[in-house]
Amino acid sequence: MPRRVTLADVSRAAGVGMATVSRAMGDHPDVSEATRERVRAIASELGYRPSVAARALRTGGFHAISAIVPDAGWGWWEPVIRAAHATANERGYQLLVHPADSEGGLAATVDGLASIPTEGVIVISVPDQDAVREACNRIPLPAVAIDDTSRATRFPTVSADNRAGARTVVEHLIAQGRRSIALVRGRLDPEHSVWGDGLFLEERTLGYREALEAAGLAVDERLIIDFADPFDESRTTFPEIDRLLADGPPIDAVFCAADLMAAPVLRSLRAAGIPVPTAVAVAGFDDERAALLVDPQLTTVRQPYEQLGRTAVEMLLATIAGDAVPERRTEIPGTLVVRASTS
Amino acid sequence: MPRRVTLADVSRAAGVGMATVSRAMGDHPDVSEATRERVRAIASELGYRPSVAARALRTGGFHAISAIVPDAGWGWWEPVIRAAHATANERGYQLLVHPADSEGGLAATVDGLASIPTEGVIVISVPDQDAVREACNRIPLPAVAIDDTSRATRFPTVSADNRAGARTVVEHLIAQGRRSIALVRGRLDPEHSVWGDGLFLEERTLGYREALEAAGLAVDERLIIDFADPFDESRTTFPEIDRLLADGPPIDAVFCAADLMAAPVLRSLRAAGIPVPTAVAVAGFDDERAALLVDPQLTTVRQPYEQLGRTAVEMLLATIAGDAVPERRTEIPGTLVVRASTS
DNA sequence: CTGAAAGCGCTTACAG
DNA sequence: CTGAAAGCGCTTACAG
Repeated sequence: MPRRVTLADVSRAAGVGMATVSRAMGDHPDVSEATRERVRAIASELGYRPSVAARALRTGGFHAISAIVPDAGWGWWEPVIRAAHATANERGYQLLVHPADSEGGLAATVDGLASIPTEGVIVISVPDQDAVREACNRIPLPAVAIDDTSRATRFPTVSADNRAGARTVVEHLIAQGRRSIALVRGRLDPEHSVWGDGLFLEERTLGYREALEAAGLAVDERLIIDFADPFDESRTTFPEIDRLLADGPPIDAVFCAADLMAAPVLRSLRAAGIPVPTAVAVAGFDDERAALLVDPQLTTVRQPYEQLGRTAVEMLLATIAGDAVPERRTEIPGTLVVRASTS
Repeated sequence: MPRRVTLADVSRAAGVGMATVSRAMGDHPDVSEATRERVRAIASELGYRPSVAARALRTGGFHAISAIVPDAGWGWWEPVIRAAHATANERGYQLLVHPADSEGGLAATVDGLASIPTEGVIVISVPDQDAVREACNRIPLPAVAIDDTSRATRFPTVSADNRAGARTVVEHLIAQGRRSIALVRGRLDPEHSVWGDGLFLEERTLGYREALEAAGLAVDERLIIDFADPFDESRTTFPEIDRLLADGPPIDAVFCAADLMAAPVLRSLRAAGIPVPTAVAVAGFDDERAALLVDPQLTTVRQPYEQLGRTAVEMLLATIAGDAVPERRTEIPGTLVVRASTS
């Protein structure tokens, strides 16, 4: 490994003081044009690359925050990160993105941040709030959370308003004349699921119930179905939905508690010869990629991705600045997006 | 903003020398158990967080490399990053992930790396090799590239073997008895596309031609179709494919040069009442999420995601270590994955 | 316009 | 087992 080229090397090669080199490399005005050019040429020739660590130590000026993204293939968090990145940059901070450690989980990834020059961390979809909270305290590192996978709230948290969103989309189905609306969710194993205890599923269920009740429709519990393995994308159909279509009460709509369940649901409907949306309308929640790829494209509630990222960064920077940020959930409304699956 | 707590603060509070604090915080053996405990307790109480910058400056020990991921929603690079992350960690390096700047593009994002403590960069899907190469030289920062969006090769590059992969999947279609196989690609505007001049599309086309020729089948140029806007996922169908189905020569298979074109193609086939795969088989390339979400699930060639990430990191670390890494393409074979769309 | 010197917060020989 | 001191590579008053 070649020894690194330092300011001193450039200074020596150029025959000027280190201060002059430093000024020439930056855009400091107090250097003659000639010196600046000469120094820069020599620096470039030597392959000089200023030490970010030394500069940061001297100026206190390396400001970075981290975001840990979940180890789940479907990347709904990508627009969140993009917005967080933009917001951080506006505030003079770098955003460092870290994939969650597949074995140790979020807590292990947080531990790893001890050796990274970062001032705070945004954690996304935290299943085990206590373990992650503990890891953050250990370092110690200020943290905020995005998404509501857990009933516990050990972080200042920002999430979509899942209840209101679900209510909106079910109201939309009712407005389309649907009366027998199934709700498909997932059965979560809180021990092992990256989705924790699935608070968001519960909230979306509440929104579903509220919409039905507000319309004077009875909730038929037989129409609320929990898939055993809801978030495995490689599956083609859900046996539970096939059973409903074969033996259950007749339905004219399905609300999928997450978009990614829609692909298997739509396949089951097609296999049963049931046209969508004429006989059965289908809607989802999230507005992630799956909503555009399935056929027909999915009516859904768009998560406020940009605002999730932006708000999380703002909360985190406030925490870093020493402002007290309450450890409670901030909910941001989503938006109904109507596509061919319901109209 | 509260002043940061330093080693000196802890040293003072604990009434011991800074060296002792330093040893107690690390796992240095030469400290008494009692001192270690006491110092750690005080450090924790004070909220002491060692300065990574200072430590890095002192030990030369902060080793990080960067990866810039493209500003495209469909995240096929996610498993690549995950593998790169694991490989970097094995080698004692952090992997920093940076979303590409949406306005300035890759070159602007590379420029931003000047203020990040990173020793090298992996760039993914570089459309304009010259601009990015220049930016890397300016910093200066060793770089390697993943993906083959460009005919030019200004970086040590690793990509899938697109030609062999395409050949494999088209051979599979032929083995299924298909004789009139359409190829759908995209028309790329090299000025504006994030896909550069689309070398990968060209290579996949070559593979298609080779497979047909090897089987003694004539290439019908009318069956090679370039969509005007191939990578817009929000679209429902491609007018070009509707036209082919209505007026063109009859077909019994479609090879989509990228999985994400398959969703609109399958919709067009369904709308035309053409059953898949019985009347027309459909295959893709990449094996990204879209392959699992469309109906029927897609036969495709899986990109060697893990190896792309791993190899890129290894090439980059070799470059950093001062080994010469040739500025040419390393191609890694993909794997045929057969699903319901062809069988 | 330029340079010598102090100091950012650590770690690690070196000396006890 | 513990501490004083040097030094990592910069930037920036301060003095010319």
